Amino acid sequence: MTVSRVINNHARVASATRVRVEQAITELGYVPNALARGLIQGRTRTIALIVSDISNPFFTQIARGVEDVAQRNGYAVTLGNSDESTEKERLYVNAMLSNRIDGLLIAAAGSDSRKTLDFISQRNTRFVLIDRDVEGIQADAVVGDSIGGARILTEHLIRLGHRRIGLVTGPLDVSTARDRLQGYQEALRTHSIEVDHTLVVESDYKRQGGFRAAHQLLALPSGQRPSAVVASNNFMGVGLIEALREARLKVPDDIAVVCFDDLELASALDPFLTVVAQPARTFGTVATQLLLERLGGAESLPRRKIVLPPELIVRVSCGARLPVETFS
Amino acid sequence: MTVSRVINNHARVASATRVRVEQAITELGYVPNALARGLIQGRTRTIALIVSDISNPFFTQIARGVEDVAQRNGYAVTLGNSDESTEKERLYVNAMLSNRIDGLLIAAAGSDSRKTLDFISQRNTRFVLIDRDVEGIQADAVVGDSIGGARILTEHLIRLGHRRIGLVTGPLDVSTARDRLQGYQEALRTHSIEVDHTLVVESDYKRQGGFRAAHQLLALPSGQRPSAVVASNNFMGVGLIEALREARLKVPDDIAVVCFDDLELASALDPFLTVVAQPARTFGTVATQLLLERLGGAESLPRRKIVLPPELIVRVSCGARLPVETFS
DNA sequence: TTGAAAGCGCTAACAT
DNA sequence: ATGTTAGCGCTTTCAA
Repeated sequence: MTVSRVINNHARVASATRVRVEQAITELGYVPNALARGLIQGRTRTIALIVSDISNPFFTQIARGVEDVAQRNGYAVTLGNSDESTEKERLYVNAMLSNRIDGLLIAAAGSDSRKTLDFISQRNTRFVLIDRDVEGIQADAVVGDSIGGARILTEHLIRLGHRRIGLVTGPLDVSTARDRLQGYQEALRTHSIEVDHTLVVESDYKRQGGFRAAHQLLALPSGQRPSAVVASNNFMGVGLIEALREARLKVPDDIAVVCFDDLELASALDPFLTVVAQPARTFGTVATQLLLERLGGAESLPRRKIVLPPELIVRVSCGARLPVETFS
Repeated sequence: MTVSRVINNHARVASATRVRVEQAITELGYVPNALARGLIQGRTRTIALIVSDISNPFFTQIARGVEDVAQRNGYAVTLGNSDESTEKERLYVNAMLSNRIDGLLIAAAGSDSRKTLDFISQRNTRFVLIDRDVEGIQADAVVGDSIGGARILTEHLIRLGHRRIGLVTGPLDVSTARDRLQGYQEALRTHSIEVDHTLVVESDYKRQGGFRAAHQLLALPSGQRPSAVVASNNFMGVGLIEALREARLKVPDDIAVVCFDDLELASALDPFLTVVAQPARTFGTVATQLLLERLGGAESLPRRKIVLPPELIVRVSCGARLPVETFS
């Protein structure tokens, strides 16, 4: 009991005893058992983060933001990677609930995630949606303005003179993919350009998906091919560019490409990619704050949905080639 | 007790009872308490992975490999990010030991990690070093051939005619940084090129560090500047290139840059970066296998150190500019 | 200021 | 095939 008091910095311990206990602790290499503590306290001071693609810098930035706020508040973070699979997601959620996490931040893999999320609610574990909203789920959410962002990207291309603009979307059961499609369509309509469904390809937010989508667009009769393409995320943008280059098309000279989500590293090497970036780190910090508020008693507040604004980044540092802006 | 038997698939349960229990489980949304289970069993079927930079694709690839093998063997993985700080590393290790992980995979932040690793040993928790060896630590290790890799990169430049070759190393208390320095020196000596210490800059494996190192090299009197630079990892390579471009130097035309570790995404956009890539995923899978073997009883085997071979990648897909190979 | 008793939810071992 | 007992290591509560 006295040891417990020392570990938890309770006041009522004689300083002589405290010193003796601390000595014994270092001597024996004693490490308190968080399992036992969690078992009796009913909480673990651990929150979990489930992302849909750990290899995407967008999500690792989120992870850093989460880690930061959590640590500052005495919470540990465990990270899971669903790989855009609701099945893997379910497995992670189960394991995490079993480990009695206090709360969860989740970038849901798709609309099928609803069952899983309902289950979490039923178990009375708080969670916050991050990056992706899920219909019918009453939980706080921190997302980007996908509609606005896609509109900005598309209008950027329109302003450069493009009329046949393609779109490679993510899976349409993910909210961001639907919203980006909507923003794209809105931008076209605003400028009286008809939406041509052969120019819209649904893909999977992965590099290989972007690659395949490019082939589908290139297979169109030459007059019907797009002169520019919007990719709904960074990875598909890269895949797209790879495929276009393989086809001996110069980007952006022969065909322009813009994408959602930044590609910091890549852009450092090739600064001719225009993107709509999101403040990923902030997604993480804000979502964690919301979650911690819920855990700290603000349980019955109404659902809060925070929409963070995107930013158009047109990088043209060293003019070795024609930047996309000057494309006619 | 019967519920326990159902959950753990013990044979001795009447199928009628089993069905009734399973029904109750779904009805009540029951989730077994892993804390209680871990407490009594003395193991959690959880392993931990601590990496030094979660935003580096090299480490996320490792994480995927680890996750894969762990999952296949019924283990969960928790991930920690030390950010190249032995302090954060120590905090993570403590939290993880407290949570009674069964084993640990760690890319140690530096030579100061030794105290932490000794502590883990003393607590009788198995661990495997990954990517970075630590002197005086008797644990299995899975690393790349940093000496050989650096030699290959340096010789590549020598073969292209370079004589004044710079090196931006990582922190020299990290084994990979030391080994890459050694490989660089060996290559120069083999070709009778004197090692010029003003051309070797110690940095931190981060992008900003590569950026600063570039400035240091550019500050040399013009005749003493390098005509090519080896970066000891991918992030520093990017920072280097950014700084060089800001200084209006064309890469690779004015100054060549090669680096350790792949930059898949970036290279897709700018395929003129020659790198020595390591099979990151394999680092993860192999290390996890070693760890699981130890956990599965092979406790007293002698220390195993596995060195995975690197691969020189010279990507020149679409010749819009002079590739580095033709640099004279 | 310190200690003793009880119990968190589970499972190993031993009944029945 | 099912149930009982005990105990994992901690903290809450109450007592000394």
